[in-house]
Amino acid sequence: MIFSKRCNHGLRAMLYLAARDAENANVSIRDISKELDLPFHFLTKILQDLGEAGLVVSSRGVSGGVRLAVPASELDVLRVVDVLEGEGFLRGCVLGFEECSGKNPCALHDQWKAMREDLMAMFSSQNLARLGERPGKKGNRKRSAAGSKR
Amino acid sequence: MIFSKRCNHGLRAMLYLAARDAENANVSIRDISKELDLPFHFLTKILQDLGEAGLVVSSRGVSGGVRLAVPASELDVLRVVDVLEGEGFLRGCVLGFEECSGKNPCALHDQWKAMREDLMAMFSSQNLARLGERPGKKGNRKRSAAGSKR
DNA sequence: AATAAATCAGAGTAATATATCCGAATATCC
DNA sequence: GGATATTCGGATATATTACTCTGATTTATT
Repeated sequence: MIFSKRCNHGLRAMLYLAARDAENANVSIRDISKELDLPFHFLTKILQDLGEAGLVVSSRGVSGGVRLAVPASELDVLRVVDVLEGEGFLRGCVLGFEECSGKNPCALHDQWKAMREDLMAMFSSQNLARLGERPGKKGNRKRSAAGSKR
Repeated sequence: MIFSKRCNHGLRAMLYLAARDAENANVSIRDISKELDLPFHFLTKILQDLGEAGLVVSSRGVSGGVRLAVPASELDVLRVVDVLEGEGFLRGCVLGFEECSGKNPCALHDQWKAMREDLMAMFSSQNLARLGERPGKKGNRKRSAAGSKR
């Protein structure tokens, strides 16, 4: 898995919110957690972070919950990844060097630069509205079992 | 940072070994650790894993150390990443679903599939011999300071 | 044989990521 | 106003990753 659990959970939740964005209603975190089989309390924290970053808004109380802060058509995967993995995830040096630039490149600098741009383009190319239309079949939504590594 | 520390350390060490491969001599882990400013004992474990995977060979005793198990021209970044991150790192579903295939795809399946192939191609396109020729300037080899996230 | 330089193996510690628990605050409904 | 359903905030617990320590084993040199 290339992303952290945190980021995975967050992405799935955002896709789910996008799919239900048309309802224009709050979706309770409990519902998301049940539907996608994600750990409720953890998901709460993740959505709070996405809230602070301005991607979702939340309201408390009896018919409270969360919803996208902006139209799903204006959100993309990259914005979610930037919040949950940190901006250095894609933008940093692939070998982890603090200083890695054209002047002072690591061995993979040039290739990674090109690849990174492709990755960022891909992650921002399609908005959540479009992706939310095809959230995968029901059976596919379940959280994956304990992975092999990482 | 996209890779784990483990993988970063291992990649840097392998690049270093590749650069010194022509000497056809053992390189002590202590030397690698000092030269690249990587934690010695941790690096030892990492190189043991790379040894088990057949990428390096080691010998004990007074002029012992490690060296590449095959010519640097036959090794590439992908092989190192596969060992240190696990093969699922690039090959698994980008959203972390256990079952994600053409029949049962996640929302990002098709795009990720294409991207993943590019990534794998890039990481296997240039061998360590070539990359080792340009290991970055001295000041750039130092281990990066504590990162912002992850 | 003694010494020294190195990896190996396994346990131990520290830090971070992942997840849970609980009480407080807030909003809706009756 | 009381009951209920929700998020919020902070503390705690567990798992994984990152790293350290120590003692054993191996090998070269003298």
